[in-house]
Amino acid sequence: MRSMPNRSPSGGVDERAAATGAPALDRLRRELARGTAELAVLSVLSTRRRYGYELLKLLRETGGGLLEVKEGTLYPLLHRLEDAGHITASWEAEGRARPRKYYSLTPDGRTHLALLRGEWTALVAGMRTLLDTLDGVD
Amino acid sequence: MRSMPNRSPSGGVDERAAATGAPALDRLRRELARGTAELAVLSVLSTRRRYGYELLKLLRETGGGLLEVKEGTLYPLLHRLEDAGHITASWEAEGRARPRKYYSLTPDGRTHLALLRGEWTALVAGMRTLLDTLDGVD
DNA sequence: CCCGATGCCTTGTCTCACAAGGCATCAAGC
DNA sequence: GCTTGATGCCTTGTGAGACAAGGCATCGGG
Repeated sequence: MRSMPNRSPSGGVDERAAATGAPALDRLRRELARGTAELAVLSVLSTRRRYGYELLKLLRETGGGLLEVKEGTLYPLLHRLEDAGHITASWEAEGRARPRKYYSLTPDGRTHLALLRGEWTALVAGMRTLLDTLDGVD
Repeated sequence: MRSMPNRSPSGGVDERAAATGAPALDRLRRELARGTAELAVLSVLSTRRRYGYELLKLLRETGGGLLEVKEGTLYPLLHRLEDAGHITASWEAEGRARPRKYYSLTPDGRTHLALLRGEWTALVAGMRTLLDTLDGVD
């Protein structure tokens, strides 16, 4: 793990970090993104099954890197989702010497994802209500 | 506090709660909304100063109730924002026998709000990237 | 006086994110 | 063979914030 290469976020993000102080901005972003991990993971899994490490990389590189999830978060989350019946896990080698643990959505998981998605949309709409009020005053 | 009247959320929300099981849906919504409290509070304060209890009521009634914040959360948050210099607090009676503690945004708080707002917008855009991928497959 | 509404505060508990430590396998280089 | 780095999964202790609930106070009405 410690040998994990440090990857720079995509271009624009670096500039913003420099302007505000990376540690504070990092913390701010992380706090804002709290609560989105489950939706992010489930939505990525909805297109096809993936193994844990693949999910880590994908989430770090997609969506401007703002939906990044760390392994200390991901694996416990995957286990919770598995316990809840939203996903299933299976070890598969796939013509490789070394197996990976693949995760895939269950039908129940697809239902849950649809629900989560609806709630996210509602939340975003609700927040827009507040922010648009601000716009009205300006 | 225990005498606080129980208010039903707006119409549609009740029906959804009945379909899924209110405790589970409540938990889901709360987890999804984690991280939004600060943005919500600051944006409400941006239009004009308000006292704590007023904020509680406003956030419960606005945005479909999805941005509700409880007092155990609000007051510590207000104190944190005050410590950070984003808001100021002042006790005012305003022709009433009983004073209230009003909170208002500082110029620094306005800057912070603008930053938070930008980050929220980016987060929503990032999530849309994932969810649109899902749409593409469907 | 009692009760409910209004208003602010705090504490203990819960939940989840994160850093970091740990283990394992594989492949390349010395 | 040994070492190192990449790949892959897991877990634990810590930190931070949300929440329930308890507490205090004032005011007004019965």
